[in-house]
Amino acid sequence: MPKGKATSFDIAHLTGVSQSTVSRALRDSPLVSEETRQRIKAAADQLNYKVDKNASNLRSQHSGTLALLLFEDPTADDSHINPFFLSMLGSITRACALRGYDLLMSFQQLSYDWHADYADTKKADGIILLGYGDYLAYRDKLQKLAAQGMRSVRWGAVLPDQPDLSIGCDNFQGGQAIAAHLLDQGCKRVAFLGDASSHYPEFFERYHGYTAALEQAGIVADPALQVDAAESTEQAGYNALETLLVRKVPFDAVFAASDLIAIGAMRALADHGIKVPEQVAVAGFDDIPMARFLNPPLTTVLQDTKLAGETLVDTLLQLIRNEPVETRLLPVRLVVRRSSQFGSRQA
Amino acid sequence: MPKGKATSFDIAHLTGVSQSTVSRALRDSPLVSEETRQRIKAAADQLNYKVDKNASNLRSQHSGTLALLLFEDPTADDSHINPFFLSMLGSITRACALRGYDLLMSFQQLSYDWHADYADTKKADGIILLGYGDYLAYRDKLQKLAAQGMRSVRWGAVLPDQPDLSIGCDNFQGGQAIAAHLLDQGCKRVAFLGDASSHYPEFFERYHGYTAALEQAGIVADPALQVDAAESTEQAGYNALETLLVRKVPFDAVFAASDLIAIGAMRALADHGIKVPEQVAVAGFDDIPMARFLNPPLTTVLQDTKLAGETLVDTLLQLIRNEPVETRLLPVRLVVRRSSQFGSRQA
DNA sequence: TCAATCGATTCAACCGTTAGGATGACGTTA
DNA sequence: TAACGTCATCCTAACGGTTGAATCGATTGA
Repeated sequence: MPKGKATSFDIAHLTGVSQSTVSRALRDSPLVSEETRQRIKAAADQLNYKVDKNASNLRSQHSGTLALLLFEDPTADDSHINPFFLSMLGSITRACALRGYDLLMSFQQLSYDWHADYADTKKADGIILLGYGDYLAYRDKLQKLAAQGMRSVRWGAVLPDQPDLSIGCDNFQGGQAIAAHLLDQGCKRVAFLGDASSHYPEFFERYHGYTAALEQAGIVADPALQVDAAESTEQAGYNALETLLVRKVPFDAVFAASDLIAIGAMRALADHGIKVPEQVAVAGFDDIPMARFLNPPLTTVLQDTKLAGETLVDTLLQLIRNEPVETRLLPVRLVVRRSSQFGSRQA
Repeated sequence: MPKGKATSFDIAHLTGVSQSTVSRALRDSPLVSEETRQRIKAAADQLNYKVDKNASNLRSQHSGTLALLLFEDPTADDSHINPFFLSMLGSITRACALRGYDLLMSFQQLSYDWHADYADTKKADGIILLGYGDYLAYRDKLQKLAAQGMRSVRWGAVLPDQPDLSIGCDNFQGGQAIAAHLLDQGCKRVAFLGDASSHYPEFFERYHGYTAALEQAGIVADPALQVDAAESTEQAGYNALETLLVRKVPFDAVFAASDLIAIGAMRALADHGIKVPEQVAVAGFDDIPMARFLNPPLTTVLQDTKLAGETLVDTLLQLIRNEPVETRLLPVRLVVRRSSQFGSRQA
C-alpha cells in the first residue's frame, strides 16, 4: 500500500471527501464538521501522512522557519565560538521547537554578503541576530532586509534609529552592580577592560554602568584605567591587561567587559606574578560555563539565556504577525565568586 | 518597478525569452546558448532575483537542507549543553554553508518522537545525529527513517547492524594513548570513570583502549578501578569519584571518559583534600575549551572537530547522492597538560 | 409551496519552479 | 529538393498543498 509518501489526495480517496476538505480538516478549520474532521485525522495518521512543508510554504508564502545568524569577528578562531552565544543558541533552538518553528542556523562573517541569502528566498520568516561586534557593519544590510519586509530581532543594546528591534540584558545595571561590588570589597582603583566606544554598544553600556557606580561612590573615572579590548576574546583580554601594566597606573581591580576578556586578563596577571584576588580583584560578564571552573572562580554577571532565547523568539514571532512589540531589557544577576574577594587576604 | 518580489517570469519578460529558458539558464544548463545565458543572468541580478526555495524544492523534491539533531540525556540541565558538541555544531554549520546547504537545528530528548518531524515533511535531505547516549534508544527510529529513504550519519562509534552510518574519532586509540601516558608518568593504578557497557559505545571503546594499554604494560585491569558514570556531566563525574573513594581501593590516576566527567572528578578530589596531580593524576577526553583553564589544566584527548564536521557533512551528502561511502575513524591527538604530571612532585 | 438561508463540501485557480517532449529555424547530406 | 539531424527555445504538465468562490442538500420562514 505505501507505494510512495502519502499525499492529501490519498487521504481524500480513503475517506471519500475532497482533497481541500482534507487540507482544511487537518488545520482545524471551522469549515469542516467535527465528524469528518475526526475521520480524516484518523486516516491521516493511519497512512502516516505529513504535510509537505515545501508545498505548504509555497502556497501560503511563509516558511514556518526562523533563521539564526551568529556573527563573529573575522579574526576569531574557528574552534572558539563565544560560549555565551552557544548557550543562547541552545535556548533559542528550544524556544523555536516549542513554538513549532524550525530553526535555520548560520554562522557569518560580518563582511560577508549574508543578507542576500535571506532576501527573497523565502527560507525564513524572520531573522535572529546574535553576536558582539561593530553594529554599523550590518546596519545597512538590515535596513535593506527590513525594506523587503524581512523581520528581525537582534540580541544586544538598544540603539537610536535601528532598523530592527533589540532585546538585551540590562548591561548598564550589570556594569553598575559589578563596579559597586568591587568598591564594596574595598577596591579603590577599578580598571575597565573593553571597548568604551559606541561601536560595541553592549560594552559601552557596561562601561556606563561602571562609571555610574564610581560616581555614586564619589569617584571620578580615570581614563587611564580604561583599556580597549576590541573583541571578546581571551587574547584581547591578555593584550588589554598588558597595555594597562605598561601605563604604570596603579589599580587594584579589573572589570572585564566579558568573561573571555577576564580570562585573558587573569592569565596576564598570573604571568606577571600578580595574585588574584589578593592583589587585584577580577570580575567578568556573561557567566559562561567555564567561569566557575577558573582559578580562582570568576565573579561575573549572569545573563538568563533561557529567558533571553524565549524573549527573542517570541518577540520575533510577534513582529512577523504584525503585533505591537517593544524593546525589552532583561534583568541580570551578580554572581560573586572568589576572584573578586579582594579583602580575603586572611581567608 | 519592484512591486513585489521578482519571479522567473519577470526575467523572462525582460529578456524576451520563455520562463523555462530562464530557469535553465540560471542553473547553467547546457541547453541554453552562452549568449542568452549571459543576458538572463544580467537581468536576474539587476532585478535582484532569487529562486524561491519553496517552489524549487517542491518541484525538485529535495530541500537543500540538512538537519542536525542534538541528543541530550533527559536529565541534563538546559543551560549546560556539552561543550564538545557545541564545538561540533560550529564546524558542521560552517561545513554546510560551504557546500551550499542550509542547516536545520534541533535539540531532542531521546524519548521524544522526533523521527516523525523528519519523516515525509521534506524538510531535510538528510540527518546528522550528535550526542552521547544510549544508542538503542534511537536505533529503531533510525530504522524507520532509513526505510523511508531518509539518509543519516551519526557521530559516534561504529556498531554492528546499525541502520545508519557513523563517523567517529578513534576512541580506542585515544583511550590507549591516555592510559599509556599515565603509566609513563609512573602511575601504577589507573582508575577509569565512565560507563564500560556497550550502551555507550564511545565510552566502551575508550575503556577498551585503556585496558589494552594496561595489558601492554603487563597489568591486568582491576574491575574495582572502573566506575560507571552513566552520563557525560560534571555531576556524574563527581559521584563516580566518590563511589571510587568509598571502595577504598588505592589509585594514583584517574582517566575520565570525558572532560566533563574529569572536571567533576577533580572537584571531588579537591573536596577530599587529594592533590592533583601530585597525589592523583587526572586525564579526560574531548579537549573542550575550558580544559586548558582548569586548575590544574587538564590532560585530555583532542578530537579534531573541524575535520569531524566536514567529514560528517561530506559523508551525508555522498549518501544522499547514492555514492558509495564507508565508516571512517578520525585520528585523535593526546594533549598533555599539568593535571597528569604525576612525577612532578618537585616541579 | 417556494424562495431564502445556512452549514458542509467541492471546484478550480494559484504559489514559482523544474523537466520532458514538441517546435521551428538552419545547415547538411543523399 | 526532400529528408534529416542539431541546436536553441518554447509549451505544458507536474510538484502538493491553500483558499476564495461556487455548489448542494436540507432546513426555515412567509
